[in-house]
Amino acid sequence: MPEGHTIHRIARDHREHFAGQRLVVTSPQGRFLGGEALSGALLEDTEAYGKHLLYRFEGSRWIHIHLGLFGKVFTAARPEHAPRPTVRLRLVGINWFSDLVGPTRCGVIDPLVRSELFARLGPDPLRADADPERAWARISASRQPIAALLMDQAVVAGIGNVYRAELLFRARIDPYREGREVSKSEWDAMWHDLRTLMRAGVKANRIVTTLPKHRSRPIGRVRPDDAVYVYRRHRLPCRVCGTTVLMAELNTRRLYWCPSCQSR
DNA sequence: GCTAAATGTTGAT
DNA sequence: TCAACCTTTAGCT
Repeated sequence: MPEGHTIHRIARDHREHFAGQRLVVTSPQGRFLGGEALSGALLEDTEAYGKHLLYRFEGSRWIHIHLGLFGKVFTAARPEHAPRPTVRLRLVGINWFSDLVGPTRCGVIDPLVRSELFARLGPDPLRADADPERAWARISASRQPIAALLMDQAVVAGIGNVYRAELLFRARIDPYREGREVSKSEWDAMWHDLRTLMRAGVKANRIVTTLPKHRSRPIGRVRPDDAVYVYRRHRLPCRVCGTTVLMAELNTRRLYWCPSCQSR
């Protein structure tokens, strides 16, 4: 489930449950044994930037995690149960523990690596320090399709395949429109909408994009689990106009859009 | 029990 | 452009 909202939610929860504590750090799976050197160290704070999750320990050492496509974090109140064999990292605090499974990245980094990492990420709509003009500079100068630009973490950090499809639908922009054909006012509106959607995602801990917005009105009955407009809804009727939702592959990822609602 | 697919990224060809 | 990596689950047989 990992788009930016998931990572920010984990960072927030883990700050609450673990920050200020000395943690027991283990790797039941055995593939993060280096991390066990941090066991007993004080966790000072947690941080999310795009889809990257960081734990800052005393001594300027960070655990850096990227969930990739399948990674998951389970957090629960102690006492902890025996870990599944695939648990890469287990953190145990005073009252809570957490298991990390299936990450694409889990390592210990220093301040230099952290700053290099952040330097290659675009603005993150969930961070207070985000500057949407940086993204606009890239988009407005590019002949790439806007759908490709939005998935590029160097342009905007934290968007994944669901938010991309849904953001473009709500903006009524065809995914193949070139970046330089997107107007400044369209980008400003998209950024604003993205912040709204992703903040709602952190709060609900899931992606819901069928929120009311002046231009979109649901048609027919909306079942309770109908949380999105177009993502994975190809061959089904568009919720707004009834036209069949399309699907295509772009840069190895699936793209979903309504050819009537979204214009070139 | 097997296969495909999934909200992702990196590194080699 | 392609393969590799990481794990779980749904949907077959």
